[in-house]
Amino acid sequence: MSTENIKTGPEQSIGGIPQLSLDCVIFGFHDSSLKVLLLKWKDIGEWSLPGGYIKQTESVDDAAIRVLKERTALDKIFLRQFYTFGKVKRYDNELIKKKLAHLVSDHIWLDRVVSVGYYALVDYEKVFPTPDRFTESCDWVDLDDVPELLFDHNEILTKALKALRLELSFQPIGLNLLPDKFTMPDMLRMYEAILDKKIDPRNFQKKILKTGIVIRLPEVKKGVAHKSPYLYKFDKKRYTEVLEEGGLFFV
Amino acid sequence: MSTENIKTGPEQSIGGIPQLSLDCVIFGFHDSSLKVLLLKWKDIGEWSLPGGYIKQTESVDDAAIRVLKERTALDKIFLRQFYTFGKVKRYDNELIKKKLAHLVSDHIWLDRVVSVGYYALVDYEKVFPTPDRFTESCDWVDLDDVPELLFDHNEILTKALKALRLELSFQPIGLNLLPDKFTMPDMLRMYEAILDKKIDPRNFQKKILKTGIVIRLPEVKKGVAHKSPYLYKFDKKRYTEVLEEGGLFFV
DNA sequence: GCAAAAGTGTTGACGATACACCCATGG
DNA sequence: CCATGGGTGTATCGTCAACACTTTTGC
Repeated sequence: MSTENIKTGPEQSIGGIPQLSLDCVIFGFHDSSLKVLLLKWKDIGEWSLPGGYIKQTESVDDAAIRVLKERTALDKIFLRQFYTFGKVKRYDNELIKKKLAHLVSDHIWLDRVVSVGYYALVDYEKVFPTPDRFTESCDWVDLDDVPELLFDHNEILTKALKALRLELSFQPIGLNLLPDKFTMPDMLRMYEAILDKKIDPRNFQKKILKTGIVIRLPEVKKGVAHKSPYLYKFDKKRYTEVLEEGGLFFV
Repeated sequence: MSTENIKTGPEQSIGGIPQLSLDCVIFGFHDSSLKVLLLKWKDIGEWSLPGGYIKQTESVDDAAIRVLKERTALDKIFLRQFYTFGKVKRYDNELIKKKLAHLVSDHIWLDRVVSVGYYALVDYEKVFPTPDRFTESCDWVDLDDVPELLFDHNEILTKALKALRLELSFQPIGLNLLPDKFTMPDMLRMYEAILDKKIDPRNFQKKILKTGIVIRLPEVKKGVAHKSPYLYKFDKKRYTEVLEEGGLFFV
């Protein structure tokens, strides 16, 4: 069940597909670690993933785009559907009913709901996190600090991360998680954060440069302590080619 | 929309989740090529994938297992959910309404339906293809001979094949598509069929044997023309280990 | 000047590919 | 006996992993 699937009056039941929702795992990269965008529910202080219902007149993909836009104020987001959660009892309905009684009416929890899971990759710096009417804040949370979430959202998050790792070699991850200009150590640390393991910087640079997916800019990053690193940008055409030719492996 | 989602009376609307269905792409391997199990609809002679609706009391996975069992008479099928098809207009409703008017009533086609796609891998020899009440036959069709299908089932099939190829390195494909005892050329041709490219038999054998996922049996396949090939079986424990350790690549 | 991070090349091992001939069997 | 597919080894190339020191900068 997702935040926005909650119907407070009959008007919303008409607009949406019954018993179907979607949930979004929004990944960002900052400060050498992977972050997820979470919503903190009013009064109870517990967290969940952003989600929503699907209107009769929009595709499930479009619904996900709408939700993403509402929470991040971003257009043109990299979005991938990764799994549909279809268990009969996805979480403890009674517990949720109690926890959220002050916000939503009981009848919501009568029917089981199937939820389509999406993950999104966004440029951390461009996002304006925006809560909805059930939540008091919308914040980036470090992957290592994610608390117990409402509904079955820990499970969804885990599965999203697995999907991200599996597709890492074939999707333009860097292009979507990194800012337009970035340094080689930035990119290295992004891979390290996603794969949760150390990578040799010399081998990494060699490999990346050989593929030709990045272009070194004639500038360095200033204002940082220590030696100034070079800035790079992606060669989008070449990046796409490499991914199609068979991927970019860091096993 | 799927075969079994069709409601012919009000009693069925009660049992299922409205506007949600599932479709199954059942792969088998025989005669050096990949096959799909298709249903031929009564009178019109056109084909579709097997599918079904989801009961309120069963998970989507269980619904897929039920459908699979009905069409193949097999228990314990290897099954993977690969994508959920959520477009508003997945196919030409008017055309379908006309084509199937003699079998199902009009009101079925009013609502858009979202469908969860599964692919299954089965041992060709163990399957007893069984049509349902809307279809006159259930048959294996060579992947290269798949005709234009009803609904958006060509698209679903294409996407299933892509998913199969992507997951080929991490899923126990051979264990599920091949019979219990098989020859090295069988396994080679299975990979060739899935990837649609030639593989060198010497290098293939070397690689497979080195991983230890198969055990050579003290017997050969008799009754075939030419030199009798050795029979192998999978070492299931070792196979699982290898897949978890990082996969079995044939790029 | 010192602490901290950036930048860079070489070597060895392993895995992947290319390649051709003999053998066994059924017809 | 012959046609067909099965079975096998070696040499080469390229790729990946391991590894340490110098440079630059802010403080």
